[in-house]
Amino acid sequence: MVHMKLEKLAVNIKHFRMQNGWTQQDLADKLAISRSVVTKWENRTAVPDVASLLKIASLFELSLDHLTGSFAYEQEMLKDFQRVYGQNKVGLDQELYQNIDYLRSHPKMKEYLNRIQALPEKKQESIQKILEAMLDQYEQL
Amino acid sequence: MVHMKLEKLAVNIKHFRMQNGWTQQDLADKLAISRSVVTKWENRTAVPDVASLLKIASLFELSLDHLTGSFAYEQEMLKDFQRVYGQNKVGLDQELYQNIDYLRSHPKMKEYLNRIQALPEKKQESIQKILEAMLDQYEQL
DNA sequence: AATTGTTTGTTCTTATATAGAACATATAGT
DNA sequence: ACTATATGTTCTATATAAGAACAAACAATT
Repeated sequence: MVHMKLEKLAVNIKHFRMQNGWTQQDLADKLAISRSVVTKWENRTAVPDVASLLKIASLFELSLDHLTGSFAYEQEMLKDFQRVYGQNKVGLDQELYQNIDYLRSHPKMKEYLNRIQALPEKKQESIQKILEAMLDQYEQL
Repeated sequence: MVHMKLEKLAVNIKHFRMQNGWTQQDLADKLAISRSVVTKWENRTAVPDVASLLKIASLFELSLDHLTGSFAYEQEMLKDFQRVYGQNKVGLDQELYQNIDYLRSHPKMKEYLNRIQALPEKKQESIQKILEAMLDQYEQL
């Protein structure tokens, strides 16, 4: 089974590949592997081994942490964030940072969150219930 | 086959394990794997898969780049700071800041967001669609 | 709209490399 | 020297990734 944290790797490989204007074939060629493997990496039906991971990061000129989406310097950024937003010194945890990053990269979700915020508390609660049910189901599949 | 660049990984695993005063067994337990695997990692007769790599880094509280000895990350970090904070003076827009506040005061929503993040992109999209439909409706009432 | 070419996704098989267990060898403390 | 603890090695089975061939989108051109 694929580790939770590997979720972002697949997305990132695809993202950076496309950002470079490469096809899966292009990337496969550069890595000297077959194209279908790249497809699988991107669709989370396979996970590259560490050696490939290093090559990919090198090709994209990325740190491993960027490539995998596990930002080593989260804490540093968190500190900086706290410095900038002095009013909120406490309570910013690591998880929250991930939320921030997620919202930044998923503007739609950000929009929905905003709209939820704007709703009255009761409606929010009912949305939460539905969300929970949905998630329970999706996580099963 | 072991990639050249993986040389340091083995050494580092051992180094940080010992720095923590852990035996191979300790580390194996924490990773829920057998001890002999750790031995092999450290002696370069095997290479951990990416999921394990992430776990190890997390256990040692290290960046992947540190763990693997590929320190390209300072440059990346700089880039990222510019990306996040360079856009305007404060970097994170006010809206996002409100989102953060909201998530902090609504831990359930935060939880759901985390769980959504963990889902594959396609499922996320389908959740988004449902969310959108729901919001459209709730906002009417 | 049909056709071609391109890109991406899937299925199946094979091969390989890892995990784990058992065994073997250190290393340390008494 | 003798345990106990820690590490290293060998062997086998298994899991999983790689590749090939096939299939399906998708785009562009006529």
